[in-house]
Amino acid sequence: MELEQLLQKHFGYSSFRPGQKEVIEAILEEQDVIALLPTGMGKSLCYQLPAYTLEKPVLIVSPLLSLMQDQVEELKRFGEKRVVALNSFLTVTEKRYVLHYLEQYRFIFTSPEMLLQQQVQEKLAHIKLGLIVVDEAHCISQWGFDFRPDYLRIGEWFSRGNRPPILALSATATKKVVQDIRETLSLKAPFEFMYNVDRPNIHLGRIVVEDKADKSKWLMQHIKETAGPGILYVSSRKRAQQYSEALLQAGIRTAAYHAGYGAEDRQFIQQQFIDGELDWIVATNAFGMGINKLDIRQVIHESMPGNIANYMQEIGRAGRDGHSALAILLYSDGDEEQAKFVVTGDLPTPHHVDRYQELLNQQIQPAQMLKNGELSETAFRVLDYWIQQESTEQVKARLNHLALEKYRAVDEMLKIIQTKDCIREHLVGYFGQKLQKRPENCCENCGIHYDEIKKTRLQEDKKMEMMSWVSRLQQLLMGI
DNA sequence: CGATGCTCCGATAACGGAGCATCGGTGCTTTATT
Repeated sequence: MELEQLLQKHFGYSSFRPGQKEVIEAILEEQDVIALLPTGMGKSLCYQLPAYTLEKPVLIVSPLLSLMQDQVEELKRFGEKRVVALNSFLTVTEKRYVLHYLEQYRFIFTSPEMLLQQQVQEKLAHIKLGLIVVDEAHCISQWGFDFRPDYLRIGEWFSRGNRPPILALSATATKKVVQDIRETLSLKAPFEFMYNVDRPNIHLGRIVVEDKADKSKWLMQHIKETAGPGILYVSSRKRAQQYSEALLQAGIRTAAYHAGYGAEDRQFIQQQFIDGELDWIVATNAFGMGINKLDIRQVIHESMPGNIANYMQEIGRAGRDGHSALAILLYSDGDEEQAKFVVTGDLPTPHHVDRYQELLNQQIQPAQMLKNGELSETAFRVLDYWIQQESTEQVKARLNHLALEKYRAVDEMLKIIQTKDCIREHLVGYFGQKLQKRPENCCENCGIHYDEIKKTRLQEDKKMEMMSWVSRLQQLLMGI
């Protein structure tokens, strides 16, 4: 059957979006693929469709439990029953059942951590998979080295023996991120599809102020005067709370979002935002992955992100409907120092490395260090991973190198902020692409007519309100 | 690094401020206690 017919049959679409067909054809020719497609451009179809011709299970490695649940639900909506999320939401009994019948599923979603469990590995050794998908593959680079080392371990596992083709999916990836993906997963001459990273409808603002107090003054006024929905990214949980309280008091429908909340609260807040019951979310970088809200009009950074890849991911959540959207980054002198501290604050130190080795030598469980509160759980896991790989001296050198790399990434971000040339051109260039054309209201340096944008946006907003009024009335009248 | 919070001091009551301490982002899994 032709691919187009399959598309029609299983998903009801009549034609492919840019990139989808090329990616799918490469997969069916058993080629590894790195596909960088903006969210909302049908990334998931790139593996969903092949699943129906392969007749072997497709394994999807996903970074977040909530993301897995969403994908499973989506597939079930399309009528697919042979789909499962193999993760810690399952009870012991359910898990045993799922593992026992694993090859019966068409789609198996799982986390890197679960994938590496021995019982899962043993089962997978006896199954022929049709395709392995690494969803949100930038997580390998973003998290693997110093946060979730299992992202590196899945790479080691893939490099052993026979394996089906691998499809790495992400919305945006810098040259370095792509290289990390390629190397970590040991991809063999992958077909790389890279959609244009530029988002011409997002105006790139940058406001330089004196200090924190000025930031807060500017922000409060700006948010009061302009329309949402919007995301305000801040650098700490505490600040998220403070801003959301201040905005609430100013009569703006706002909620804070960060990893300090439980999964249920986070789900609830996210849903309220998506449903239009909240105008602003004040969040740490915990917010955003997997949310697909089309009409986000603004993304504001109260302080700079740790690297350009994150910045791009975060502003990329604005204006997915194609309408004009505003990304504003606030900067005051010295912000980069705080950013540098945050991105390296949780790395193990040379002292930790020595202590770990010392305890090993004395045949004491190094996990002892956790009980004493000598280092965080994250730092311990990272240390634990690296020390199994190489000598203590190598680990020290590696951690040092990692910190320097992270400093450099902050400096690269700073350059984007401080440039006097076109910000968009710099940004796009960082992803190895050439800017085709500078749009209207391109960036702070090319010139943004803020007043105009504010005016038109507010008018649009009123129009929308009128619309919903009219349709509401109609509904009421129809009801009678 | 820098913002914020806490303690303590003087001096005879309350409270401002110096000085020191603490904290700062991302998520999976799973186990032993309440």
